[in-house]
Amino acid sequence: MSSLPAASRSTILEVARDAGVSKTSVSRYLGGERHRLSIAMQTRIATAIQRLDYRPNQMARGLKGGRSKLVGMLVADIRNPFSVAVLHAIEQACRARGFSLLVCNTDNDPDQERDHLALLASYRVEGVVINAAGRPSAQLKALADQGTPIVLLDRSLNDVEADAVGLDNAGAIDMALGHLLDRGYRHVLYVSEPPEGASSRQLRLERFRQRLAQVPELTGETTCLPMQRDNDALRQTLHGFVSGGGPVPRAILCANGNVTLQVAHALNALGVTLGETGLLGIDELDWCALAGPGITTLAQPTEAIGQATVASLMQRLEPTGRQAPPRRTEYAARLIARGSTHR
Amino acid sequence: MSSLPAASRSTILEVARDAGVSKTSVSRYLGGERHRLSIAMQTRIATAIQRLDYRPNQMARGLKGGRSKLVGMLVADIRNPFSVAVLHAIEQACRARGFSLLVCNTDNDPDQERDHLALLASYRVEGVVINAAGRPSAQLKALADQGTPIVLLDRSLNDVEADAVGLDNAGAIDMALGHLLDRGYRHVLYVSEPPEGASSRQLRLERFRQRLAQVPELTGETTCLPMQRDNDALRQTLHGFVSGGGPVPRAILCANGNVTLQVAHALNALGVTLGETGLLGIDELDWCALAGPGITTLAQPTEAIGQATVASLMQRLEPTGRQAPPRRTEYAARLIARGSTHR
DNA sequence: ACCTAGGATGGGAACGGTTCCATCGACACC
DNA sequence: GGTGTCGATGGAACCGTTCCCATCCTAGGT
Repeated sequence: MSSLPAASRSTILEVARDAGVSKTSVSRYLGGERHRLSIAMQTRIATAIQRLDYRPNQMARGLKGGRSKLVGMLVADIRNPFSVAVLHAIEQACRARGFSLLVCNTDNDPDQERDHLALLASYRVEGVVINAAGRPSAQLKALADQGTPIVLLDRSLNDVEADAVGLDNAGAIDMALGHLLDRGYRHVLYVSEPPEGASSRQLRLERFRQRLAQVPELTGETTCLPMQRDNDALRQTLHGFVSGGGPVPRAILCANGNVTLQVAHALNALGVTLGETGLLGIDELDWCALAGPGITTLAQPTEAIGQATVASLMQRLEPTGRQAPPRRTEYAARLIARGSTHR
Repeated sequence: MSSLPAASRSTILEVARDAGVSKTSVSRYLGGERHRLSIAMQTRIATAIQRLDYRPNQMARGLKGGRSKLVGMLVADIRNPFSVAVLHAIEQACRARGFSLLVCNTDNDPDQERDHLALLASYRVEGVVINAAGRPSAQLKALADQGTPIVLLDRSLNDVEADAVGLDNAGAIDMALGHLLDRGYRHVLYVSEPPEGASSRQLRLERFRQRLAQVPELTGETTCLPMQRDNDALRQTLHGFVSGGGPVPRAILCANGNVTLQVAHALNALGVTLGETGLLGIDELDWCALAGPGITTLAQPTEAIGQATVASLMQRLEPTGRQAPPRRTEYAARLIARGSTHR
């Protein structure tokens, strides 16, 4: 039974004793107030820290000053490459500023969202980035009242005051339709996941309908379907669309990356030739160049979105930025033309 | 200047006062010792908690008992769909057991890995899942000595004693080569990322070479290249391989999903017909059915891997399981045959 | 009726930091 | 030379929990 006493981590007090100083001084040394300490003391503390391999306990730190150095992030779907790309940028940006990211995946489930939000609160995160699945206004309001800055990512919530960062959705739809018209397509099917609870989906859908009404040479339809794999409903809809109509060139516009994937699967199963039937997807994916003649996409600037998100958050964390009115940051999409929109 | 006093979160003491009991009792109520309290007290506490919307401060909790209820996870590459799938399963499993997951992405950078490991330690995580990029033996050893259970995911580290979970790599290579031989391919190019620092890559490569020596009707080559986009070196290698040789059917075996993606891009650029030249990739990806005639893959059981990982961790967290010898859990791959291995 | 076992409850120390405030020289200024 | 100031340092309270231990009350045994 010679179990080592599990050499528990050393504390600031042990460091202080080892260096022959008070723990206040060690705390100052660590807290970026070194200029207030004599050189001699600094070196003694540094030595002691090194010798004991001391690492401050963030839990204890968070307790007193409320500085947990934690940012919480709620992701609606961690398996969505777009979300991951943004998450990646956000994590980098947080780390660069000395924050860690507590990531929670909600699987688009409002219940999980509520739970996770409560969880983040209990870890006293200093800020929250939320890619909302539902309308967690109560929890969010509680957090906001408590003074925690919140940034809405990609999806807005109109019943909560907070900064928002995302794509210029209307602009993206315009860009997509502009490109399709350029390429000679005149009848467009817009395919989306159900837009309830995801503002960006709503905005895109709305804009699509609006343009349909505004642009005379353009006709179209919309369909909203949940996107699982082996989607019979989708296959039938697409079959109807592709085989219907006369000589007017037809194209499909996919509202996001997940839709693009499922539509590509369905079209593949139907034996549709891409290009002849146009296909354009919002969100760039790794493999879009590989499917048939390549799928034309609208890439979102994920890096910029992530950085802007963290920048917003950090600004709110400053004492000066707290009270500023909510701000929405929008980025333009970038068109990547490929064979799927070449007749 | 009518700023609300930022209704700071209520504390256990406030709840106690509101309910007219001591904080000890409230603590007991929350800590799963309700059976020790009278019914009357239980209801009073419950009411107070509800009224004040009380939520225990996990920071303070973690401080006293050392129960942070946090599990740390180091991911070598968050943008790898395989990692994300496993991460997803792990998060679910942790949550089901009342733990939260602190995810750190290391971008395959040993420096970031070291930093992040130290970070996790400072949050007093109760366990660590690590998909190692380098050989962080020092930090890992420190953690282990401190009594923190560790599980190695996908990649082992032979200089550290810990449980490991991953694919049966040798079996997967055997399965892949068996399939390729079945389909009549006789000369195989094995493409991998540089195997240094990733044991699974080493094992697969080694096994491939071994089989080459063992199986008379099989010949082959290996190449290890870093996989960025627009990979000229890769394109040239593949060009040489595809155009070289005589009538012997040739196939390419990709060591992981990332390689599959880059190889598919390169072959696409070269105008190679899949099937004629065989292609088989380890790791199933969303789009593998869509590229040309479909790419044959070996799927890893990500869900099972994630669950086994957390199961291992939780077992170590039990007082009884601490001392058990390290255990390695391996899962078999599942073949998904598609057109890329059909001549 | 007395003693006691045991259940219900509360008081207070401890966890590992941060931070306010006090102390103590040394130095400069008048 | 007194004294005000400033830099360097330490003491101790506090953050929100958990948990050990003390206290009180009631019921059961003799």
